[in-house]
Amino acid sequence: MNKPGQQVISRLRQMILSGDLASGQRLAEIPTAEQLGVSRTPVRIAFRTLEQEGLLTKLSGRGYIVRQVTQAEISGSIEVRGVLEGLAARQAAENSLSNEQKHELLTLLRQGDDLFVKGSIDEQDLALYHDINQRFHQIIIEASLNPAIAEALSRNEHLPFASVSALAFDQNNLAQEYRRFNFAHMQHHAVFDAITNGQGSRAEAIMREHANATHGYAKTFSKMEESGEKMQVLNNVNSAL
Amino acid sequence: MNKPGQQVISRLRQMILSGDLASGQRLAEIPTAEQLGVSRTPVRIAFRTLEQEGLLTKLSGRGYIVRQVTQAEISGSIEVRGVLEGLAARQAAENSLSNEQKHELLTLLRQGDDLFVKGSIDEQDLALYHDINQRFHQIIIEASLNPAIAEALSRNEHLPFASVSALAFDQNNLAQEYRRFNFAHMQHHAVFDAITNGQGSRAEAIMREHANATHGYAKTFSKMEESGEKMQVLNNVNSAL
DNA sequence: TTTTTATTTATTGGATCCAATATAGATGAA
DNA sequence: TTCATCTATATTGGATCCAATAAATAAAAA
Repeated sequence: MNKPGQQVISRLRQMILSGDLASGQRLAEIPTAEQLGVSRTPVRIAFRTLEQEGLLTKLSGRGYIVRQVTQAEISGSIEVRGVLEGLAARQAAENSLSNEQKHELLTLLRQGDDLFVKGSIDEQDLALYHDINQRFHQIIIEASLNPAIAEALSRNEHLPFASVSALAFDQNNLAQEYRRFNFAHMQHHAVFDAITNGQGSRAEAIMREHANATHGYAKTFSKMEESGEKMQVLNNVNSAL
Repeated sequence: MNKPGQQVISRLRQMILSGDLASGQRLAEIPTAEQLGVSRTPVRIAFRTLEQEGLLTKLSGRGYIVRQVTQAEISGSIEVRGVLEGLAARQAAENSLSNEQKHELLTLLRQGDDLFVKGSIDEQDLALYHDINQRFHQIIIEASLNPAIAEALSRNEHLPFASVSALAFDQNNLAQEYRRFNFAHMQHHAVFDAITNGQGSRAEAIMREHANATHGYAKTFSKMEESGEKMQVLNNVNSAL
């Protein structure tokens, strides 16, 4: 099913998002093609695609570099995510959820409850909650019945910083992360409550606030990148925490 | 300055946005390349670029078609534009405008005032107001100091329906259009007032409402497209009316 | 020593060839 | 007549060649 050309794009995207290709690193067509074992053609297309996704920056005549982002850009991107996911929550409330959607969201909320009754959190819990979180947001975006939201998010979603800010966590401070994730889970409950009660404005406000909760990580991420450190990252996500 | 490859993309984009290539029309690489007088390579890249911009839809094994959009998609896209431009207005208010920005916005508002004291409108006025409007929105987006907003908008902005809905007007009902544009102009005044007074929330609310004013055109556009008609279009714009 | 200019080199962009693939049409059997 | 299968054709995807271009470097003049 997977076409080789798409694989080149995916592989490069993965290498960027995972940090294997550091921010600012230069990429030329010929060495990249040799490294991936393909010709220049698919690499050329991949570079252009990734440039459009905002992962690469073109240097005229000297190939591409992995896009470098400032802390201000990270924060701005989080704000954009906030209004888009807020709109999704509003429209989901206005359209009402299907029974299946309502049921799956309830199941996800219950799984989260089980996680947080323990009073502490480890890396495995984080990975699990990451999946729960991702699915929770995905359902609401789908329930908005507005494909333009997903389209607009898909741009942000691929940005390395957005990805990182959404799923990064400080493994040296699990107690703090427990509080953060627990609070996020309570916000999920509140969003669900607002949506199922048809309170579009309230759902929008809570969801926007929820997305903005990752702002602190923009700062942390920038600092770590300056010092060459890498944040702990679970994998790629498509939604704010 | 213009590279030939970029020209192929621009030309195709223009043909789509102007309606020369009708919605749903099929495009293959070889005929398109011959028609444009280039080889398949730049056309291939252009097709992929335009697909990512949302202008083309890929048919596996049979090339591309000019993307077809439903009325619901148009409305959804207007909502997305609304929250993004609303966010821009809020952040512009929070950051405060530069003196240059404030001055240019005032000049634009005054030009609009001059237009609407006449009490009626013709096509030339519409073209002029279109430019004023576009620049007005552009300045606010710049003043937000949030490049992610422009990035997110640039996706929507290229969609044929978004473009049409933003700048279309009914040339058979100029009296109605006069009222609509006049009201939009008053909203511009209100947005400017809120921004310069540092009222971020108010600026956001007005701007969002302002963007949503184009909703009626989604319906009109869909109807006209069904019947094969083309709406009167000034040229491409990058902002809501 | 500094600045300008010329030359080399690295790198992308376009054209074309060949291979892979999917669709459409034709042919045959039920 | 209808369905399945096979074949032919249209079309994209990848590889490679050549040309254009921009950057880096070397050389020469001020």
